Amino acid sequence: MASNRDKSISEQIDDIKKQLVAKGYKLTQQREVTVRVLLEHEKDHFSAEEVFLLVKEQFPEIGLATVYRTLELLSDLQVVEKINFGDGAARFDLRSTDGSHHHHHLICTECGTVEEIMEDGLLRLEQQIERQYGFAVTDHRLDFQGVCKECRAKQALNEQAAG
Amino acid sequence: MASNRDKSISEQIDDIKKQLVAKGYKLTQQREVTVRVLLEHEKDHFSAEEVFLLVKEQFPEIGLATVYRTLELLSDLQVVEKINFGDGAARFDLRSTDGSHHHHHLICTECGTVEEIMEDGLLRLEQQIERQYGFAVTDHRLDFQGVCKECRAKQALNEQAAG
DNA sequence: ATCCGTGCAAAGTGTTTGCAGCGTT
DNA sequence: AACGCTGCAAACACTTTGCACGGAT
Repeated sequence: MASNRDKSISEQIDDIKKQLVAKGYKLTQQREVTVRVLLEHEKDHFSAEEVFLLVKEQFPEIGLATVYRTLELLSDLQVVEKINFGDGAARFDLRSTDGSHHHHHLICTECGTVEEIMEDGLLRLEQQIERQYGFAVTDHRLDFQGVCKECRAKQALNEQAAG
Repeated sequence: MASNRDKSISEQIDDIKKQLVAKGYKLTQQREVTVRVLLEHEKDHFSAEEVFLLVKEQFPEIGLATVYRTLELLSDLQVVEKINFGDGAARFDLRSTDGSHHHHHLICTECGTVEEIMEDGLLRLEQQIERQYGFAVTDHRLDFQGVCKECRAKQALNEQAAG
Protein backbone atom coordinates (compact mmCIF):
# COMPACT_ATOMS: atom_id res chain seq x y z
CA MET A 1 0.00 0.00 0.00
CA ALA A 2 2.39 2.70 -1.20
CA SER A 3 1.29 6.25 -0.49
CA ASN A 4 2.19 9.46 -2.24
CA ARG A 5 3.82 10.70 0.90
CA ASP A 6 6.77 8.45 0.17
CA LYS A 7 7.59 10.16 -3.11
CA SER A 8 9.65 13.27 -3.62
CA ILE A 9 7.95 16.35 -4.94
CA SER A 10 9.59 16.08 -8.35
CA GLU A 11 8.54 12.46 -8.61
CA GLN A 12 4.99 13.45 -7.84
CA ILE A 13 5.10 16.25 -10.38
CA ASP A 14 6.33 13.69 -12.88
CA ASP A 15 3.38 11.47 -12.11
CA ILE A 16 0.98 14.33 -12.57
CA LYS A 17 2.66 15.33 -15.79
CA LYS A 18 2.09 11.84 -17.12
CA GLN A 19 -1.57 12.07 -16.26
CA LEU A 20 -1.84 15.40 -18.02
CA VAL A 21 0.01 14.29 -21.13
CA ALA A 22 -2.02 11.09 -21.29
CA LYS A 23 -5.13 13.22 -21.67
CA GLY A 24 -3.58 15.61 -24.16
CA TYR A 25 -2.68 18.46 -21.81
CA LYS A 26 0.65 20.11 -21.24
CA LEU A 27 2.45 20.74 -18.01
CA THR A 28 3.24 24.39 -18.55
CA GLN A 29 5.37 26.47 -16.21
CA GLN A 30 2.24 27.93 -14.68
CA ARG A 31 0.69 24.56 -14.09
CA GLU A 32 3.88 23.13 -12.68
CA VAL A 33 4.30 25.94 -10.20
CA THR A 34 0.67 25.62 -9.15
CA VAL A 35 1.05 21.88 -8.59
CA ARG A 36 4.27 22.50 -6.71
CA VAL A 37 2.58 24.92 -4.37
CA LEU A 38 -0.13 22.38 -3.67
CA LEU A 39 2.42 19.66 -3.04
CA GLU A 40 4.43 21.88 -0.74
CA HIS A 41 1.34 22.62 1.31
CA GLU A 42 -0.31 19.26 1.38
CA LYS A 43 -1.75 19.79 4.82
CA ASP A 44 -3.46 23.08 4.10
CA HIS A 45 -6.73 23.70 2.38
CA PHE A 46 -6.04 26.72 0.28
CA SER A 47 -8.54 28.80 -1.61
CA ALA A 48 -7.84 29.70 -5.23
CA GLU A 49 -6.78 33.15 -4.11
CA GLU A 50 -4.33 31.76 -1.58
CA VAL A 51 -2.84 29.41 -4.14
CA PHE A 52 -2.61 32.33 -6.54
CA LEU A 53 -0.66 34.48 -4.10
CA LEU A 54 1.84 31.70 -3.41
CA VAL A 55 2.23 30.86 -7.08
CA LYS A 56 2.83 34.52 -7.78
CA GLU A 57 5.91 34.46 -5.58
CA GLN A 58 7.51 31.95 -7.93
CA PHE A 59 5.87 33.17 -11.11
CA PRO A 60 4.84 36.82 -10.83
CA GLU A 61 3.27 37.18 -14.28
CA ILE A 62 0.61 34.56 -13.64
CA GLY A 63 -3.01 35.60 -13.66
CA LEU A 64 -5.71 34.55 -11.26
CA ALA A 65 -7.76 33.07 -14.07
CA THR A 66 -4.96 30.68 -14.94
CA VAL A 67 -4.86 29.42 -11.40
CA TYR A 68 -8.61 28.89 -11.49
CA ARG A 69 -8.32 27.09 -14.79
CA THR A 70 -5.47 24.93 -13.54
CA LEU A 71 -7.31 24.03 -10.36
CA GLU A 72 -10.38 23.11 -12.34
CA LEU A 73 -8.33 21.01 -14.72
CA LEU A 74 -6.67 19.19 -11.84
CA SER A 75 -10.06 18.72 -10.30
CA ASP A 76 -11.39 17.13 -13.46
CA LEU A 77 -8.38 14.83 -13.55
CA GLN A 78 -9.06 13.94 -9.90
CA VAL A 79 -5.61 15.16 -8.95
CA VAL A 80 -7.02 17.64 -6.51
CA GLU A 81 -10.27 17.63 -4.64
CA LYS A 82 -12.41 20.75 -4.54
CA ILE A 83 -13.99 21.17 -1.13
CA ASN A 84 -16.42 23.69 0.16
CA PHE A 85 -16.45 24.41 3.85
CA GLY A 86 -19.18 26.98 3.41
CA ASP A 87 -16.99 29.99 4.05
CA GLY A 88 -17.61 31.44 0.61
CA ALA A 89 -14.60 30.13 -1.24
CA ALA A 90 -13.81 26.69 -2.59
CA ARG A 91 -10.71 25.03 -1.22
CA PHE A 92 -8.37 22.62 -2.89
CA ASP A 93 -6.76 19.51 -1.59
CA LEU A 94 -4.27 17.15 -3.15
CA ARG A 95 -5.61 13.67 -3.66
CA SER A 96 -3.33 10.70 -3.37
CA THR A 97 -3.10 8.81 -6.63
CA ASP A 98 -3.87 5.47 -5.07
CA GLY A 99 -7.35 6.70 -4.30
CA SER A 100 -6.86 6.11 -0.61
CA HIS A 101 -7.05 9.74 0.31
CA HIS A 102 -10.34 10.09 2.21
CA HIS A 103 -9.24 12.13 5.15
CA HIS A 104 -11.81 13.75 7.35
CA HIS A 105 -11.94 17.23 8.76
CA LEU A 106 -12.25 18.67 12.21
CA ILE A 107 -13.59 22.18 11.76
CA CYS A 108 -13.38 24.39 14.84
CA THR A 109 -16.33 26.73 15.11
CA GLU A 110 -14.37 29.05 17.40
CA CYS A 111 -11.13 29.72 15.55
CA GLY A 112 -11.95 28.27 12.15
CA THR A 113 -8.96 25.96 11.88
CA VAL A 114 -9.42 22.84 9.85
CA GLU A 115 -7.49 19.78 10.94
CA GLU A 116 -7.24 16.65 8.90
CA ILE A 117 -7.55 13.27 10.45
CA MET A 118 -6.83 9.95 8.90
CA GLU A 119 -9.13 7.52 7.24
CA ASP A 120 -10.96 4.98 9.27
CA GLY A 121 -13.37 2.21 8.54
CA LEU A 122 -16.32 3.75 6.80
CA LEU A 123 -16.11 0.90 4.37
CA ARG A 124 -18.70 -1.15 6.16
CA LEU A 125 -21.11 1.76 6.09
CA GLU A 126 -20.50 2.24 2.36
CA GLN A 127 -21.25 -1.38 1.71
CA GLN A 128 -24.43 -1.13 3.72
CA ILE A 129 -25.52 1.88 1.69
CA GLU A 130 -24.87 0.03 -1.51
CA ARG A 131 -26.98 -2.89 -0.35
CA GLN A 132 -29.74 -0.80 1.16
CA TYR A 133 -30.11 1.96 -1.42
CA GLY A 134 -28.55 0.52 -4.55
CA PHE A 135 -26.22 3.51 -4.52
CA ALA A 136 -22.68 2.82 -5.73
CA VAL A 137 -20.43 4.88 -3.48
CA THR A 138 -17.30 6.22 -5.16
CA ASP A 139 -16.26 8.77 -2.59
CA HIS A 140 -17.29 10.26 0.68
CA ARG A 141 -16.69 13.23 2.83
CA LEU A 142 -16.96 13.42 6.57
CA ASP A 143 -16.60 16.69 8.44
CA PHE A 144 -16.96 17.26 12.13
CA GLN A 145 -17.76 20.62 13.60
CA GLY A 146 -16.92 21.40 17.17
CA VAL A 147 -14.38 23.10 19.39
CA CYS A 148 -10.72 22.24 19.14
CA LYS A 149 -8.37 21.48 22.00
CA GLU A 150 -6.80 24.95 22.01
CA CYS A 151 -10.10 26.79 22.05
CA ARG A 152 -11.43 24.54 24.76
CA ALA A 153 -8.39 25.36 26.86
CA LYS A 154 -8.96 29.08 26.32
CA GLN A 155 -12.61 28.72 27.17
CA ALA A 156 -11.76 26.88 30.37
CA LEU A 157 -9.34 29.64 31.36
CA ASN A 158 -11.89 32.35 30.69
CA GLU A 159 -14.50 30.61 32.75
CA GLN A 160 -12.05 30.31 35.59
CA ALA A 161 -11.25 34.01 35.39
CA ALA A 162 -14.91 34.96 35.22
CA GLY A 163 -16.13 32.56 37.89
CA MET B 1 -37.71 10.02 21.03
CA ALA B 2 -40.37 12.29 19.52
CA SER B 3 -39.49 13.69 16.13
CA ASN B 4 -40.70 16.79 14.36
CA ARG B 5 -42.26 14.64 11.74
CA ASP B 6 -45.07 13.82 14.15
CA LYS B 7 -46.15 17.44 14.47
CA SER B 8 -48.43 19.35 12.16
CA ILE B 9 -47.03 22.23 10.19
CA SER B 10 -48.82 24.84 12.28
CA GLU B 11 -47.52 23.26 15.46
CA GLN B 12 -44.02 23.39 14.09
CA ILE B 13 -44.47 27.02 13.07
CA ASP B 14 -45.64 27.69 16.59
CA ASP B 15 -42.49 26.10 17.97
CA ILE B 16 -40.33 28.20 15.72
CA LYS B 17 -42.25 31.32 16.62
CA LYS B 18 -41.50 30.65 20.27
CA GLN B 19 -37.82 30.33 19.51
CA LEU B 20 -37.85 33.60 17.60
CA VAL B 21 -39.78 35.50 20.25
CA ALA B 22 -37.56 34.12 22.97
CA LYS B 23 -34.62 35.81 21.27
CA GLY B 24 -36.47 39.04 20.60
CA TYR B 25 -37.44 38.46 16.97
CA LYS B 26 -40.84 38.57 15.40
CA LEU B 27 -42.52 36.01 13.22
CA THR B 28 -43.59 38.34 10.43
CA GLN B 29 -45.74 37.27 7.50
CA GLN B 30 -42.66 37.01 5.34
CA ARG B 31 -40.83 34.87 7.84
CA GLU B 32 -43.82 32.66 8.41
CA VAL B 33 -44.33 31.98 4.72
CA THR B 34 -40.64 31.23 4.33
CA VAL B 35 -40.71 28.77 7.21
CA ARG B 36 -43.89 27.24 5.82
CA VAL B 37 -42.26 26.67 2.46
CA LEU B 38 -39.33 24.96 4.15
CA LEU B 39 -41.65 22.78 6.21
CA GLU B 40 -43.71 21.82 3.19
CA HIS B 41 -40.57 20.72 1.36
CA GLU B 42 -38.71 19.03 4.14
CA LYS B 43 -37.12 16.51 1.84
CA ASP B 44 -35.68 18.97 -0.64
CA HIS B 45 -32.55 21.04 -0.35
CA PHE B 46 -33.57 24.35 -1.80
CA SER B 47 -31.32 27.22 -2.68
CA ALA B 48 -32.26 30.70 -1.50
CA GLU B 49 -33.52 31.49 -4.98
CA GLU B 50 -35.75 28.42 -5.05
CA VAL B 51 -37.18 29.24 -1.65
CA PHE B 52 -37.72 32.79 -2.84
CA LEU B 53 -39.71 31.68 -5.89
CA LEU B 54 -41.97 29.46 -3.82
CA VAL B 55 -42.46 32.09 -1.15
CA LYS B 56 -43.37 34.56 -3.86
CA GLU B 57 -46.34 32.42 -4.87
CA GLN B 58 -47.84 32.96 -1.45
CA PHE B 59 -46.45 36.43 -0.85
CA PRO B 60 -45.67 38.19 -4.12
CA GLU B 61 -44.32 41.43 -2.66
CA ILE B 62 -41.45 39.74 -0.87
CA GLY B 63 -37.91 40.60 -1.88
CA LEU B 64 -35.04 38.21 -2.37
CA ALA B 65 -33.00 39.98 0.30
CA THR B 66 -35.66 39.27 2.89
CA VAL B 67 -35.51 35.58 2.11
CA TYR B 68 -31.75 35.67 2.47
CA ARG B 69 -32.07 37.52 5.75
CA THR B 70 -34.68 35.08 7.02
CA LEU B 71 -32.64 32.07 6.05
CA GLU B 72 -29.62 33.51 7.77
CA LEU B 73 -31.63 34.25 10.87
CA LEU B 74 -33.02 30.72 10.95
CA SER B 75 -29.51 29.44 10.41
CA ASP B 76 -28.25 31.39 13.39
CA LEU B 77 -31.08 30.02 15.50
CA GLN B 78 -30.16 26.54 14.31
CA VAL B 79 -33.64 26.08 12.89
CA VAL B 80 -32.27 25.43 9.45
CA GLU B 81 -28.94 24.09 8.37
CA LYS B 82 -27.04 25.81 5.61
CA ILE B 83 -25.31 23.27 3.39
CA ASN B 84 -23.02 23.69 0.47
CA PHE B 85 -22.86 20.94 -2.08
CA GLY B 86 -20.38 22.90 -4.15
CA ASP B 87 -22.74 23.78 -6.97
CA GLY B 88 -22.40 27.50 -6.40
CA ALA B 89 -25.41 28.12 -4.20
CA ALA B 90 -25.98 27.38 -0.54
CA ARG B 91 -28.87 25.09 0.27
CA PHE B 92 -31.11 25.06 3.27
CA ASP B 93 -32.42 22.20 5.29
CA LEU B 94 -34.82 22.08 8.20
CA ARG B 95 -33.26 20.82 11.39
CA SER B 96 -35.33 18.86 13.82
CA THR B 97 -35.64 20.63 17.15
CA ASP B 98 -34.57 17.65 19.20
CA GLY B 99 -31.10 17.95 17.76
CA SER B 100 -31.32 14.52 16.19
CA HIS B 101 -31.12 15.91 12.66
CA HIS B 102 -27.87 14.49 11.35
CA HIS B 103 -29.02 12.95 8.15
CA HIS B 104 -26.50 12.08 5.52
CA HIS B 105 -26.54 12.65 1.81
CA LEU B 106 -26.18 10.44 -1.20
CA ILE B 107 -25.11 12.72 -4.02
CA CYS B 108 -25.33 11.20 -7.48
CA THR B 109 -22.52 12.35 -9.75
CA GLU B 110 -24.55 11.43 -12.84
CA CYS B 111 -27.90 13.14 -12.36
CA GLY B 112 -27.13 15.37 -9.39
CA THR B 113 -29.97 14.20 -7.16
CA VAL B 114 -29.41 14.39 -3.46
CA GLU B 115 -31.06 11.77 -1.33
CA GLU B 116 -31.20 11.91 2.42
CA ILE B 117 -30.57 8.87 4.51
CA MET B 118 -31.12 8.46 8.19
CA GLU B 119 -28.71 8.78 11.03
CA ASP B 120 -26.65 5.87 12.10
CA GLY B 121 -24.08 5.25 14.76
CA LEU B 122 -21.33 7.75 14.23
CA LEU B 123 -21.43 8.37 17.93
CA ARG B 124 -18.64 5.96 18.68
CA LEU B 125 -16.45 7.67 16.12
CA GLU B 126 -17.23 11.05 17.64
CA GLN B 127 -16.24 9.82 21.05
CA GLN B 128 -13.03 8.44 19.70
CA ILE B 129 -12.22 11.80 18.09
CA GLU B 130 -12.85 13.55 21.36
CA ARG B 131 -10.50 11.20 23.18
CA GLN B 132 -7.84 11.16 20.51
CA TYR B 133 -7.76 14.81 19.45
CA GLY B 134 -9.35 16.65 22.34
CA PHE B 135 -11.86 18.00 19.85
CA ALA B 136 -15.39 18.43 21.22
CA VAL B 137 -17.68 17.42 18.39
CA THR B 138 -20.95 19.31 18.22
CA ASP B 139 -22.07 18.34 14.76
CA HIS B 140 -21.04 16.39 11.75
CA ARG B 141 -21.77 16.01 8.12
CA LEU B 142 -21.36 12.93 6.02
CA ASP B 143 -21.88 12.99 2.27
CA PHE B 144 -21.41 10.13 -0.12
CA GLN B 145 -20.77 10.63 -3.78
CA GLY B 146 -21.52 7.90 -6.25
CA VAL B 147 -24.06 6.70 -8.74
CA CYS B 148 -27.68 6.23 -7.75
CA LYS B 149 -29.84 3.22 -8.48
CA GLU B 150 -31.64 4.84 -11.39
CA CYS B 151 -28.47 5.98 -13.14
CA ARG B 152 -26.88 2.61 -12.63
CA ALA B 153 -29.89 1.01 -14.29
CA LYS B 154 -29.58 3.40 -17.23
CA GLN B 155 -25.86 2.74 -17.48
CA ALA B 156 -26.48 -0.99 -17.50
CA LEU B 157 -29.02 -0.61 -20.29
CA ASN B 158 -26.68 1.50 -22.38
CA GLU B 159 -23.88 -0.97 -22.02
CA GLN B 160 -26.20 -3.75 -23.11
CA ALA B 161 -27.24 -1.77 -26.18
CA ALA B 162 -23.64 -0.91 -27.01
CA GLY B 163 -22.15 -4.32 -26.31
C1' DA C 1 -42.27 57.95 18.77
C1' DT C 2 -39.48 54.16 18.53
C1' DC C 3 -37.62 50.42 16.44
C1' DC C 4 -37.49 46.27 13.96
C1' DG C 5 -38.24 44.46 9.54
C1' DT C 6 -38.82 45.20 4.63
C1' DG C 7 -38.15 46.18 -0.52
C1' DC C 8 -35.27 47.92 -3.69
C1' DA C 9 -31.09 48.83 -5.80
C1' DA C 10 -26.30 49.07 -5.39
C1' DA C 11 -22.19 47.03 -3.95
C1' DG C 12 -19.40 42.99 -2.88
C1' DT C 13 -17.20 38.52 -3.51
C1' DG C 14 -15.75 34.44 -5.71
C1' DT C 15 -15.60 32.45 -10.22
C1' DT C 16 -15.99 32.06 -15.29
C1' DT C 17 -15.49 33.64 -19.98
C1' DG C 18 -14.19 36.26 -24.43
C1' DC C 19 -10.49 37.61 -26.74
C1' DA C 20 -6.10 38.86 -28.57
C1' DG C 21 -1.34 37.57 -28.11
C1' DC C 22 2.35 34.12 -27.25
C1' DG C 23 5.02 29.77 -27.42
C1' DT C 24 5.56 25.28 -28.93
C1' DT C 25 5.11 21.89 -32.25
C1' DA D 1 0.55 27.61 -39.73
C1' DA D 2 -2.07 25.51 -36.08
C1' DC D 3 -3.34 25.15 -31.64
C1' DG D 4 -3.32 25.06 -26.81
C1' DC D 5 -2.42 28.14 -23.00
C1' DT D 6 -2.19 32.61 -20.95
C1' DG D 7 -3.17 37.40 -19.10
C1' DC D 8 -6.32 40.81 -18.81
C1' DA D 9 -10.66 42.69 -18.23
C1' DA D 10 -15.36 42.18 -18.53
C1' DA D 11 -19.14 39.39 -17.34
C1' DC D 12 -21.46 36.38 -14.13
C1' DA D 13 -23.90 34.33 -10.15
C1' DC D 14 -24.75 34.37 -5.50
C1' DT D 15 -25.00 37.07 -1.42
C1' DT D 16 -24.75 41.18 1.53
C1' DT D 17 -25.57 45.97 2.57
C1' DG D 18 -27.34 50.99 2.73
C1' DC D 19 -31.23 53.39 2.94
C1' DA D 20 -35.72 55.20 3.29
C1' DC D 21 -40.31 53.62 4.18
C1' DG D 22 -43.98 51.01 6.79
C1' DG D 23 -46.12 48.63 10.54
C1' DA D 24 -46.34 47.11 15.12
C1' DT D 25 -45.64 48.15 20.02
